[in-house]
Amino acid sequence: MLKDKGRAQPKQKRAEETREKIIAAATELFSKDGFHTTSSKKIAKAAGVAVGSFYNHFPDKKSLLFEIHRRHSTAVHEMIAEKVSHIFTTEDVDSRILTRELIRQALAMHSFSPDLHRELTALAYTDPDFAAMARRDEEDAVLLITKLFDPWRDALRIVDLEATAWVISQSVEAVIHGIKIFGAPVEEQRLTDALGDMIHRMLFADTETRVKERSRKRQSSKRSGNA
Amino acid sequence: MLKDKGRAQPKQKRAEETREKIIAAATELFSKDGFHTTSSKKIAKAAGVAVGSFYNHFPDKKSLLFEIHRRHSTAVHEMIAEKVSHIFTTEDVDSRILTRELIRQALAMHSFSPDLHRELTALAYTDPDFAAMARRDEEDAVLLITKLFDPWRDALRIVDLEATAWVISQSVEAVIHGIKIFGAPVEEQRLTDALGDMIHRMLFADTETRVKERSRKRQSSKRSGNA
Amino acid sequence: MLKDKGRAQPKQKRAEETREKIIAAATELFSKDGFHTTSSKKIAKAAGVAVGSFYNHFPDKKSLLFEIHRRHSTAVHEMIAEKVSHIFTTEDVDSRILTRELIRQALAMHSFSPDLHRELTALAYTDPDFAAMARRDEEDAVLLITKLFDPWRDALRIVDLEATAWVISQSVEAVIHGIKIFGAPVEEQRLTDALGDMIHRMLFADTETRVKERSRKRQSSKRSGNA
Amino acid sequence: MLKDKGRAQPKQKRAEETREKIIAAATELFSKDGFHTTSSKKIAKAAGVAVGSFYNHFPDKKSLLFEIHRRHSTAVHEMIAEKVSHIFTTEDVDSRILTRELIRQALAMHSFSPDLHRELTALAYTDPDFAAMARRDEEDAVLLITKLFDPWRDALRIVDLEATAWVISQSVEAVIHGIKIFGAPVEEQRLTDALGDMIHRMLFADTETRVKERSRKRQSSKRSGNA
DNA sequence: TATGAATGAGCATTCATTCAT
DNA sequence: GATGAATGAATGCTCATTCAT
Repeated sequence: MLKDKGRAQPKQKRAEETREKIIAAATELFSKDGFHTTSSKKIAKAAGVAVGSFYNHFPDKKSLLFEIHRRHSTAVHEMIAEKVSHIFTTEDVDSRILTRELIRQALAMHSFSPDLHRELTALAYTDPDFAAMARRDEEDAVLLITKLFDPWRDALRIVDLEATAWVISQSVEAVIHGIKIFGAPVEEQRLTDALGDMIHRMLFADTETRVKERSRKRQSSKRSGNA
Repeated sequence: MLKDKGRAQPKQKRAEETREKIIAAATELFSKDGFHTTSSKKIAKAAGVAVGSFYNHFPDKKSLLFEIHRRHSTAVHEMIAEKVSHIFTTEDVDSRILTRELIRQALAMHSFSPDLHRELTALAYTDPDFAAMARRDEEDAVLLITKLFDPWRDALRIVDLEATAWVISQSVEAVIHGIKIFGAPVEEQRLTDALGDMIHRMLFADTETRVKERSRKRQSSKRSGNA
Repeated sequence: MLKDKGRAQPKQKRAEETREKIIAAATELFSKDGFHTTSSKKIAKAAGVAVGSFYNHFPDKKSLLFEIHRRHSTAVHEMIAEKVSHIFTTEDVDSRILTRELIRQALAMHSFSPDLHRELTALAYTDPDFAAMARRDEEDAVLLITKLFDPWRDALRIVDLEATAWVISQSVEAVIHGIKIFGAPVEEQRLTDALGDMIHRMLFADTETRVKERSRKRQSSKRSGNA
Repeated sequence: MLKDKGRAQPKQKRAEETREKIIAAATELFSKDGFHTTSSKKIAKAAGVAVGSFYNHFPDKKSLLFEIHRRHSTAVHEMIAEKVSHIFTTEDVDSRILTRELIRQALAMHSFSPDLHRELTALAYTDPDFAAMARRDEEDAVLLITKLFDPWRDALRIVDLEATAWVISQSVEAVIHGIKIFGAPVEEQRLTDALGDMIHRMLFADTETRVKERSRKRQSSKRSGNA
């Protein structure tokens, strides 16, 4: 896929290594100690390079965190894309399974690097740049949800899919944060069950709904009955 | 001047004034500029007192914010208690109204001092003490929700009221944050409608539900059947 | 003159001492090593105080230099005011003496703290704030010159006193800088003589001019003959 | 590619280009942002070369500025030499014209690259090497003035031509700086008129002086009367 | 020659907190 | 209780220069 850039980039190689060392060290420190508490000096020392090298590679601390987030984002997206495509190729997925899968994915997304996630969430509340970043992530989530429920579109009880997807996205994330970050006072299973019920009841009639004739995207599925 | 050493505690009075000035100044600054950005020096200056006085009254900056939060919390609770008691004294509240009222209260709570709220939320993500504080608030919210829906208890579709209340609490707060803090990409009305639907459908059967025989608190309502 | 502020300001006293220590140390360092080369740390150490104390007393390094300049300025002005008043109270000052005195004053002004003066001049070329400061000093100089020659006003050959005073001010300063800072390649005496000639010839006819009937300021002196 | 090792020095040609690119970029940056504010990295980037290349061609930043100055100096000198030779070939130049021309030349010299000039002047006040450079320029100016007035030598009122030329040089430069850099509070025309008067009156008797029989350099012109 | 990654001392400034008065 | 001067470690970031490739 990527174009073969010839033999090699000897100089780039060292630079690349340094860059990776910095990113690795910073990821750990940001996750462990938080963004503000982690100084550029600490990062450099942990990465085994000079502070100057840090600033050769990143214009500032914030950009570094952005880069780290970008990578995680990419990784998470790939992971999810795979799962989702799997769902779509599976015959006979009922709406219960779908909802459950949605929550499972969100949990997976979160366990990828929970501390980093927490840190980024905190920053979104105080820094406009991180807020913007959070907003973009949210859009992705909404898109994903929309796509996920699209084949069931005709079976949905709801009118305003856009608003609904957004509300679901927020709710799922909030519940997961509550569980994973703040330590909810109730067992996880009970909470995710409740969350699943909430979403499913919102979208579908009481009984489970099954898409009989699966077809790829965008296609109009026949009304699959529904009590 | 201020000779009146009468019966009371003249010194304590002055101390009280100082304390109040500090709290007032800090509330404004924390809301406007955030906790980390606001230095003790700034607070003291804005309050018109010496930095030393600040530390005479509060062991550190954090304690001050705790105190501020405690006060707001109290104020908000009183405000809500009043509203809720009003609901309970009203005959013939249907479940739709109830749900709508829940969201309305949450919005009101948030508009009380949105920036302070935002700041506290951010801190909850990074500081264990603030996280604990957030957890306590959450418990209150859950209690409120439980209490609110108690008269409908027998009409509810759900089994695990505890988990449900918690999920609702998280979802409502998240949606409001999304709207008020992060600027949701959809109009507020559509989002609160979706949120209301979600909660209502989760709790009640499709049709609206009305509590016929209202009774004061905690009282055992007659079994009103239930599918 | 100054109001008696009562007994004393015990706290202020210590602060005042610290402030003076900082100013003294900074004056020396700025003069010796220059503004940019002198770090706040160095100043603090030389003054025997903590860096923090430096910033308790001055918002930044630049302000400190401004304060130092202000003080020197005041000192120099007082010195000159005294000299000038002496000239004005002396009967029978001829124009030669006046010109010579002008140059002498300028030299005195400069020897007050030559290195600091040099540093400030350099900064005036690169920093707008210092340029503004230099401009203010220049205005003072022009005012002084105007005032000095005012009693001879009717004897002056020149038309545009404002422009002339400004040109003289610049020239005198430049010549002195050339001598004191850059080390002119000709003996000082010859240069100041040439400078004196230049100014005198510009202002007066060839022969020396004497104000016969001295009178205080602004007053119209009788034409003291002169072709 | 670039095999052509023909007769010439292909490598040296490339080197020359690199050098020129660096000089061009640096000239602009030094003028615009000042010497201290312009980093070697910025220069290299603006020149489109690597930082290393910079240090291949110049031992340090300072040397680069020296080189830039040398070039400007040469250019300015050539420009002036031409103008001056023109004056000398013109019959019947009176002393007024000469003085005016002197100032005009100085202004021209300054408008050649005013910001660079300003920067160099500032550095002359703080760095011995640049001070030495300034001193050399000054000598050139003095030489020029001496040469310019040489044909009128016998008509001059002054005794000490060396000191006079130096004083004139300093004054002219100071006035121009005042106008061009610091923004004099009086219109330029009035100031240059005053400056011209000052210089003319210093050198010549009140009336204008005309060299009747022009002859090339060093020649003894007949006394053109004057007490 | 050209490259550009690496270096690390250095800088201006901040800030929570203490404590003598 | 009130005051506010003093503290000094810590922070994010810069920059002239070197040197292996």
